[in-house]
Amino acid sequence: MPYTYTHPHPAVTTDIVVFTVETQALKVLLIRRKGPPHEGQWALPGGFVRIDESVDACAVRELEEETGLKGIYLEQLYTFGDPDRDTRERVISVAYYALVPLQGLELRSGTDAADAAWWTVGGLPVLAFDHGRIVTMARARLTAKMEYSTVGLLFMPDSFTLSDLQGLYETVSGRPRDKRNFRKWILSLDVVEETGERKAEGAHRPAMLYRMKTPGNVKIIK
Amino acid sequence: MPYTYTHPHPAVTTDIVVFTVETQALKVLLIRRKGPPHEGQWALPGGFVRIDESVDACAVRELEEETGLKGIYLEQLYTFGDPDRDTRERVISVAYYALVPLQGLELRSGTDAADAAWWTVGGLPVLAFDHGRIVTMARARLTAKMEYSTVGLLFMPDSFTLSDLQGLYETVSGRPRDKRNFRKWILSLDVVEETGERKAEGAHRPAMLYRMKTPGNVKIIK
DNA sequence: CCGTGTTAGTGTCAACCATACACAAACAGG
DNA sequence: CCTGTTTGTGTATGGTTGACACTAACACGG
Repeated sequence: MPYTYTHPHPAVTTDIVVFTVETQALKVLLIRRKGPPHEGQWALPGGFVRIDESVDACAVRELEEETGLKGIYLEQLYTFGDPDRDTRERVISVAYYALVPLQGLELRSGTDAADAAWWTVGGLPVLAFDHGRIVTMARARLTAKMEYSTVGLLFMPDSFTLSDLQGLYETVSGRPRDKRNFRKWILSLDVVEETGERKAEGAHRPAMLYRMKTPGNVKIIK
Repeated sequence: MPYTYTHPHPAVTTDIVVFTVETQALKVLLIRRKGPPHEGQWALPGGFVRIDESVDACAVRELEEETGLKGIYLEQLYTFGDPDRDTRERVISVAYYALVPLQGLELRSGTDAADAAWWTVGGLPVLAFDHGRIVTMARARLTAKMEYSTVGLLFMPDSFTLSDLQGLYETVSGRPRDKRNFRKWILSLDVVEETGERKAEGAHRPAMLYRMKTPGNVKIIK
């Protein structure tokens, strides 16, 4: 069933930069392309916007379809609209980025493990289309947002230690942080609270466990 | 000549929030719609993305076509993609915002004066489509950016006094500023320089004129 | 059971930055 | 030459940020 217009229309997709932090490294989810163009190359998860769904809803749906992840923090990043982004037809991509916590790492069971993988940013392969550019911009936005909001907490599992949290901030934003100053800072923001439990691991003093006061909520600082 | 696709495609437009500052007020350029839908209502300037031009280029072109303004600061704002934004067909809008200096206020000679006008933000009429939402977001972005960059300078004519500049900052970001502190601050940023000329107007001490060191350049602060 | 190694947890002081604040200088006009 | 008006300038204070070192709690091995 063909669809006909009096003027040419572009196709519109969403592409999603899914970030997580694992083993002291910021990682991005990539999918190996199964068809042309760029067959076999790594690309961002994403897909075409359906005619009756909002662009936001498309991003949510694609994220779930390709990764099985639901209820994840998702924010629009930027729209990429160069006419030759895609060789098949004119495609405009609305890019989003998502942050998933350490614990929700299970990828969609349906997908072959070889076709979806977490890559450390900084060691990325050449990506399909202009997806390299998209990742670069997403990374810049994320590091900027780490400085003036509490997005960093979204990478954390339900409960965590302040040392874990400090480690996360250091790996994502690069910058090392002083232990005492970091703790003063994060506690003064009034966004985490003690769970009352301790995490005993290894031959040393056990650490207090914390949780977000309002899970999923992002606070803008200053 | 019809254009046919195997899947339905949305139309894509750009809409532009053009800001200026005039007589102590932040203003937005609005155009009265000449055809349905929302005929006669006020709306943002903008139009459909052509199939062979980039989305950025479309914004530049529309800005020039509808206002005659060229070489203006223009930045992508956000993409609005709700399925029922437009009653005619599915339309996704990539919104931009632009800042024009006081001196370049001449609107396109072709346009009837009654059909294009500067409106003070805060006193806007009900706008067509979701353009009200777009303006709100643009305003938020602008005030935020005033705090951590030198975008404010883009509203200034080629030469200006520091008092003028302070007045501009006060009207755009609301917040009043201390005269001495403002001058210390702006001078420490190293973005303006004295022209050597003075502006004598009225029965009082003439003010030193300044200009941007690198016109059109926006510096990120801190 | 005691010593060792390892991470958790805590306060103070100095440097820097942001803010508040008042008066002389330069001009036009009467 | 007096008045009214806007320009232009420095200092002191309070708050914020950043540097810095030792004790607490535990597991393990001897």
